Amino acid sequence: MDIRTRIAPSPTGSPHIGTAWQALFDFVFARKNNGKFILRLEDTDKVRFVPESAKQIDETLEWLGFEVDESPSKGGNFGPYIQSERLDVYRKYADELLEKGLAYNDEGAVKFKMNKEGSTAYHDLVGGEQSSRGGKDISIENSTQDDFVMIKSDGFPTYNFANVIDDHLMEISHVIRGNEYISSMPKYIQLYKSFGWTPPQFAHLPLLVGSDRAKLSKRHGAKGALEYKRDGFLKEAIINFLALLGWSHPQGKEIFSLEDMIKVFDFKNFNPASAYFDETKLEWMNGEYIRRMPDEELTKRLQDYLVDHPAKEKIAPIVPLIKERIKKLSDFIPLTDFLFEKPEYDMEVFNKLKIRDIKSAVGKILEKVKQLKSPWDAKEFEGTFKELATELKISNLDMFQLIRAAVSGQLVTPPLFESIQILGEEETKNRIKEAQEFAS
RNA sequence: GCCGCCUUCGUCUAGUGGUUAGGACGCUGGGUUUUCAUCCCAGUAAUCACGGGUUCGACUCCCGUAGGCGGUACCA
Repeated sequence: MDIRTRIAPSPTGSPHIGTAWQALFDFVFARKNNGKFILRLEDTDKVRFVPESAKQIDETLEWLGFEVDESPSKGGNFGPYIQSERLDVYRKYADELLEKGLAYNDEGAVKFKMNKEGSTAYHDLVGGEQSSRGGKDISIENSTQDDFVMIKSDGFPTYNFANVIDDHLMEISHVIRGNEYISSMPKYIQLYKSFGWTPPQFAHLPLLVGSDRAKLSKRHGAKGALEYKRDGFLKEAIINFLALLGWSHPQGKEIFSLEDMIKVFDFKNFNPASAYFDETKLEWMNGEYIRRMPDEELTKRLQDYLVDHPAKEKIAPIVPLIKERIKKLSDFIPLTDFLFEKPEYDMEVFNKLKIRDIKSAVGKILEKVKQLKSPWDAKEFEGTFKELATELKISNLDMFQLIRAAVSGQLVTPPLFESIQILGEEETKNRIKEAQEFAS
């Protein structure tokens, strides 16, 4: 059987990170089995519909590299892939059930007549005894279910009805979704049965929760997936981090690629307990990816990220200096802005150094700098100022921190000599002079 | 209320009856480093929700309880 998975978000806003998380597993499972990954828009809630979201969903999947095989914008043989354009389809199947006497009209809506006898059992691919984790059998009493609306009075189907019709018509082989749908499984199974269809396989994923341990949603602090892009996270880090939420690598790996995950993926490695999204660990992982990235690649990523940066074409030499100092692409700016614009001096910064007479010390530095023969040599530079430190009876540490402050206005910067080289000798002298004037 | 899912360090997790309950993030301390960071080393932290069984032996199996979350919508 061909493997076909689907991500079926409802366009009610920018997709949050939980949607991206589910898409990851749909995508990975499809790719692992040379199957198809499908995007279907479930825009059946006219009230909550947000026009922008379809575009943002595409953008999110594209950013993460989850290439869809069939979708509203891409098309496919089972389309349309947007439910508002399939109203006649749902109507047709609703009529079929009406004819069979399995559904009835009620105040303008069409409702499904649940059989409340017995119970519904199915096998879920996620969870199971700790010892095997081969999935679990779930059974729910049918008496817990009520008749439910299939077609609303506005002519739109409900999720409960449309997802069954579309999953069958689009030949979805594996339904991967959040476990908030487990309780409704009797509805879906009975629907499949009433049409004489074989249900697909089901994998109900654990819930992603917010800091309050409630299901992740906008209200509960869920950030939009694209916000992470804006914040300077790398897609590789996001994917890797998401993969580790509820799922674990069979070899215990912490850092691994999407390709690697596709090779080893198995539902049995899911932990069915809810997981909390800890952004601190994401930041660590993002830093990890940044450090492992070749300089050229990181330069390119930074340039793509820093769209409005005035000097983005000139950042290549800076990249090696900041690579181990940033966790997110956005960290580049505060760390390097002194290289592109004059610093604003603050006496507080200078006062942190154990130097009595800042002004005269800076003056001495300026003199020494003027005497250095061009081009400046790192060893000579270092030697010169160590001597000056001894002469002024201050520590080497304070000496170099003073130079750093004079040149950048800060006490934390990329390596000093390299930064000075990027600034240029003239600019460096100018800044030291300005610092001296400021200290007066 | 009823039904379902879940319960291992603060967080993400490993764990297939016998382990000093392992790893990662975080945090703390130390080393390298002219700042910061990186890197390295060490440490911290889980009476495995609780109570009963079963067993020579239970985090692992069974029963129960509690708690959390989810569902119980013409939301998805």
